[in-house]
Amino acid sequence: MQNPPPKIKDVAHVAGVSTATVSRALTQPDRLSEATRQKVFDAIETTGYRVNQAARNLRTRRAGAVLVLVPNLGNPFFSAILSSMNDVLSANGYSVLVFDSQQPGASEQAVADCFLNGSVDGMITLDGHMTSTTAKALRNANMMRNVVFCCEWSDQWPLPSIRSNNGLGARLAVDHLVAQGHRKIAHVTGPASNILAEMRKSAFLQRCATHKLDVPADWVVQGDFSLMAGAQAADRILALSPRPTGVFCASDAMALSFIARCRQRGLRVPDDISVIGFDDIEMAAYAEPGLTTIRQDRAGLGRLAAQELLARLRGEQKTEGAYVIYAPVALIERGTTAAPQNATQPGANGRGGPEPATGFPEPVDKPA
Amino acid sequence: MQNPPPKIKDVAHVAGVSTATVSRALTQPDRLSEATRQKVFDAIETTGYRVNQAARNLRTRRAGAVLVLVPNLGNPFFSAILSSMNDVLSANGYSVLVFDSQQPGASEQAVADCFLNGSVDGMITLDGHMTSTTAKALRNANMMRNVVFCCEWSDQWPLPSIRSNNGLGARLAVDHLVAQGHRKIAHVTGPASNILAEMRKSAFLQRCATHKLDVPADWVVQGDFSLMAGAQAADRILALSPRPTGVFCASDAMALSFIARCRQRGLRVPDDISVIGFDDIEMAAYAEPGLTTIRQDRAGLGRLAAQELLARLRGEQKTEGAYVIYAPVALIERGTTAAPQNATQPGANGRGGPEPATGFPEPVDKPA
DNA sequence: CCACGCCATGTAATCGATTACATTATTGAT
DNA sequence: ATCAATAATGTAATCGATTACATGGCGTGG
Repeated sequence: MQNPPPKIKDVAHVAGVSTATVSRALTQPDRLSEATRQKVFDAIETTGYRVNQAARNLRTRRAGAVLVLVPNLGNPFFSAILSSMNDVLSANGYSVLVFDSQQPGASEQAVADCFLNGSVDGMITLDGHMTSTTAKALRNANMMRNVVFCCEWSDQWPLPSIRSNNGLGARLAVDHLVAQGHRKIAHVTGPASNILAEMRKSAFLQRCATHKLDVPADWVVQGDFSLMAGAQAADRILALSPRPTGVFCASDAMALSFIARCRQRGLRVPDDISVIGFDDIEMAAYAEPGLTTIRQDRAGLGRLAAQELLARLRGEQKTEGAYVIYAPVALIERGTTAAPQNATQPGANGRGGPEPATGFPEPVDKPA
Repeated sequence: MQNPPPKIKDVAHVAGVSTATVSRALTQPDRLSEATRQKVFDAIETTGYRVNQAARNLRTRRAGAVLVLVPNLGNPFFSAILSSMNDVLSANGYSVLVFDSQQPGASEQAVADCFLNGSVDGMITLDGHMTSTTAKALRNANMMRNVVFCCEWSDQWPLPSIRSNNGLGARLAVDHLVAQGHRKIAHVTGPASNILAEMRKSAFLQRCATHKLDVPADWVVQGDFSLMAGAQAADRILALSPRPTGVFCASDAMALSFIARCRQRGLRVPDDISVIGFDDIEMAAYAEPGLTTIRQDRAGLGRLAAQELLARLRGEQKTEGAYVIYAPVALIERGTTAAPQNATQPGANGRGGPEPATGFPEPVDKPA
């Protein structure tokens, strides 16, 4: 078995047929008679033959691989998504090539090259920013149709986008806090210019408006989804006066570090301040108290995106132009949200005496 | 640009040279005269030529890709490692193909096929269990030399292994607890038959013996690195009598959920029980209190493994057979470990009165 | 019995690069 | 000035599959 691996010619020889027949046995078995097909399969078995992918790829002009572009591979939020993508793609005979879009090096050109030199058939991008280098490469390689957005997206390109219903998620978060009696709600956003961050923020603001809540500008603090951002946001928000009683964080990572920082500064969650996150990462369920959050179906996002790409690779281009497929979101109520103290027992805030007058009316305006 | 992409022949024509010359300009520029080289590069520029990887791979019998085999892609512990591997591999012209070794489907055969059909040049495996299918494929493809273990490993194969010094890590953990006065230390292990779990556990037991600590069998509870396992372990350990005052968890995930569960049951960490983890995942620094843990250099592990594989792919097979490269570990002292209450102020345990007599001698035996 | 078409299979061109070998130009030593 | 060695480049074979086209056998309708 140390000798050169068997080629299609060897199989043909053993089976007593032509190379064309062997190739057909591999790619279109129905076109062969039962007898020859069996002969060929036997020969494949005895020789231990495996098709040479490079040769096949060269001839068929396919790569059998797709690229998954991840912004910051180190972010664990993506691992579940990557995992489910991998499941469905590899089950369909595609290899998964992973790239990190935020890698300092020449990664931008590397992505472009993947398409230009034909080493991938398509791409799922978790990064909503598509660089012009990439876009040009896609055009040149005529591969624009083989791209789908997942999680993040850009309206600039006529591509399908698999995403969570971020607006609904934000509304659920606000509604939940309001239902518990909160009227002073702050928001910690994702990174500036990130489409997810924008969606969640604008839906947050709109929903607050619907509930007739006033949201001063400095109650919306800029974050970036990261643990560090959550801690920093806590410092800013706890310094506010009047202090918000509820906080909607655009990611669970920020919510968890926000809570940790609150504790560190002597506040109790949810007693002194309620916090709700977004994502429902695994840790959310195992924190103490459990993190109330908006669940994203990460496995579903990955699966749907992979299936969508597969459909396109098969040529079933369902719809022209951009379209959206939503993955469900859901409120997961755990222990970090509760009625604000001054709502249930006004002035009972053990620390620092009664809340200063806020100047905001506090009508009871619970939505359905 | 919608027409068939330029081939080497087109470039040759534009540059007024032969295809061989163009090819040489690409692969061994030094062998050309300055003038022709420039002509060729100009022609490449004007035509927008990119080499076709499939054709190159077919001819050179290389794939330009390596496979990274991850046990459970969904586990965020691996993302930082994957990220740094990706950095160095893609900087060296290799694509990274990701597989999940615990995926239910025919992934085992899929990995084997990757080698047999020549679609990868080598592999880094984070999974210490190499299946016989995989091993046979590696032998047949004569690729056994192009494999390196990272994090986990198996002594069964003569391959390099990049790993943390798990034994040292466990000793640091024990020493730290002992230095704070703990004499009753429990351990939550990784999954059965996992080599990391075994290393940490045996080093833990040995070190405890060195310190003359008694470790009853039921103080070593079986976990599996996961959040759920940590919570379950907490239930078991808190039910112990006498109750351990310090716990060494074989992963940060388990440590964090262990702590959360302790809290949930009314115990304070570190006041009532000290907990030390292993890994130093990002969350460890942002928990409250910060998780004392043994840091693994995840980025370093990935980088070293990638570099080692690259060296092998270049044919610089430094050493015959198996050898080990250690990535450093370090004790990161944060807030979840402290002197046990009954050590500093015996009997002062606010909850449930004085600790019952343990039956264990408590000599003062602090190591250096 | 013939002609037509279909089915199973074979022959050979092809995908697009690399590279062994051949050829020509150049250099340097004697 | 001559010849060997070396450098620069070209010609064509090659990597290992797929597939267009060709071929021969067989069934069927007239």
